[in-house]
Amino acid sequence: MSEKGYKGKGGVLKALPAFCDLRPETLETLEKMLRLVHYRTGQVVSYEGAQSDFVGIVASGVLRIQKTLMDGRHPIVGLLVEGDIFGRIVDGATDFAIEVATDAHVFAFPHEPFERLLKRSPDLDRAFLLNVLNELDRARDWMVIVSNPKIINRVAGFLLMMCTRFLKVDHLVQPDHSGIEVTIPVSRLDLAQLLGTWPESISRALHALADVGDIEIMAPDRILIRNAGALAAKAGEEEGHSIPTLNEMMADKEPGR
Amino acid sequence: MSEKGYKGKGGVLKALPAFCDLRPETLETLEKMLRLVHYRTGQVVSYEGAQSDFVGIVASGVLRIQKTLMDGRHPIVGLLVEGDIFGRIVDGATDFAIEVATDAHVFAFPHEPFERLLKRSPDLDRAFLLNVLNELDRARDWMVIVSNPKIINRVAGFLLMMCTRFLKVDHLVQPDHSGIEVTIPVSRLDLAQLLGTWPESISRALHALADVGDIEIMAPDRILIRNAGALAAKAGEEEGHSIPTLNEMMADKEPGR
DNA sequence: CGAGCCAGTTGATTTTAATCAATCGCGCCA
DNA sequence: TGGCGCGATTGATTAAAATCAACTGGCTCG
Repeated sequence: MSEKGYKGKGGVLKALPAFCDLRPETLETLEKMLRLVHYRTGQVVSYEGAQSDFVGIVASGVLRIQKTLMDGRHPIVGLLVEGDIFGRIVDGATDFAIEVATDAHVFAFPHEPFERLLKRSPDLDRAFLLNVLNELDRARDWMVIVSNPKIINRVAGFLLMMCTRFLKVDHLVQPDHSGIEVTIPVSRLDLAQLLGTWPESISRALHALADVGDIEIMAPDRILIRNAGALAAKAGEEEGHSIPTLNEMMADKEPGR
Repeated sequence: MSEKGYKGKGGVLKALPAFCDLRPETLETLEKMLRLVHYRTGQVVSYEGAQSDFVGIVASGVLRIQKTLMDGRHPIVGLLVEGDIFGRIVDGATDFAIEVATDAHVFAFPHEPFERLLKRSPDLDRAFLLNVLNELDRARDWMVIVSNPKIINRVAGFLLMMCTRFLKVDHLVQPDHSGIEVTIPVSRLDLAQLLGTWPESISRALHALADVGDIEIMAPDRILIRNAGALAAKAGEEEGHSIPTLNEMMADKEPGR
């Protein structure tokens, strides 16, 4: 991992949703203690069971939260993208490792100063708590997807999750004249382990969805969603809100390019 | 739901792991605002998408955290037992419902006073954050179990999870001369939806585990674990720590009855 | 006290997914 | 530029799980 001092040019943190409501003083202190760290695909950011020595916010790229099991599986329990906070503060070790899915930049805050700031800045404390609460809801959203008995339904749910959750990350989700193009930032094997199956089944499920016209496979890792409604029906859509929501969200993004 | 005022006899909260480190003043304030609420099996504590008007701690019984989908499934994403905190503070609504699995008592703290106390009591704030962080790790533990491709392995993981996570709840986990007896606090259908399958498959998996002698089915909802090691191997045991840990934990409990 | 109900289980059958094996396509490096 | 290696896909086969249906035993309620 390459690391270098980072002189906050003011506002790098302000742009992150998690921190946008912080007081200027808090932001300034944060920017002073921050270091920009660069990781390459495949690197381990934080080991399972290890005490991490910093709190990080993803500036770019994608990280995997995962566990390593003795049967050789390494299930992924979440993905971290731009703006996501990670690193178990407060009491140290967590039982999950963090590894790099695609080259990433991370704003790193050393554990000690961050903790101190957290204790004397109610606004940061609140933002951090809010972030963890959101993260908890998201973890449970993953569970809803994975608890789907059929693989094809899990894949449908996954693709929708990519749309809604990673909408904010430009290069991962692109609205298009004919649909929404999402980039899958992990390998087939990783995706399989995330969805509780094997790469072959993922491949077959994707191609089955393509056969009925719900999606189009532009490349193994680039999927064009043609019929979000059909996907939602397969994923087992939530009661209440529906696909119009997704369309509205997409409308906010500049189409094309 | 029945509700009654609760005059803290001092120390009811002190006994809860989540709150045991709080300052006496904080505990006292908490006990003053607390109400003891009783729920019956099947009742809804908090609706999906609804703003909950209180923060609760489970005093007894078991609650389900779940979602309702349009295809009729209602996946369970977590269980709440004695000492677990729930209720989305801070910014309101969460997308999960909370329903009662077995008759439960809950200490309820009205939203407003709790929030105020949270803001001026760093110890409570810290305890609450810690609790949410733990809850996040547990949610991810569930995912690891559910992401297991084979049902029998998921069931094995579930049983172990019951042992380790619900050890603190006497009536749910009982060490025994010949093994560990766990009580499954949800119906087969619920369990199936939690593990991403159907009741028939759960039944078959349990009886398959019984056939090889890993467990003994005392009653549909009472399982005697005879070979935790074998279960762990099937569940895909984590690298590093192993079953001895579980045995040590069990040793702390008074055996029998 | 007996009928009916319901959760759980078991059985038979079909569908789906895991598994093993082979091929394809693309980027990399010699 | 021509292998080489790796990830993804496809095919064939076996194993597992979903599905449909029937049965059981405990419990409730009339």
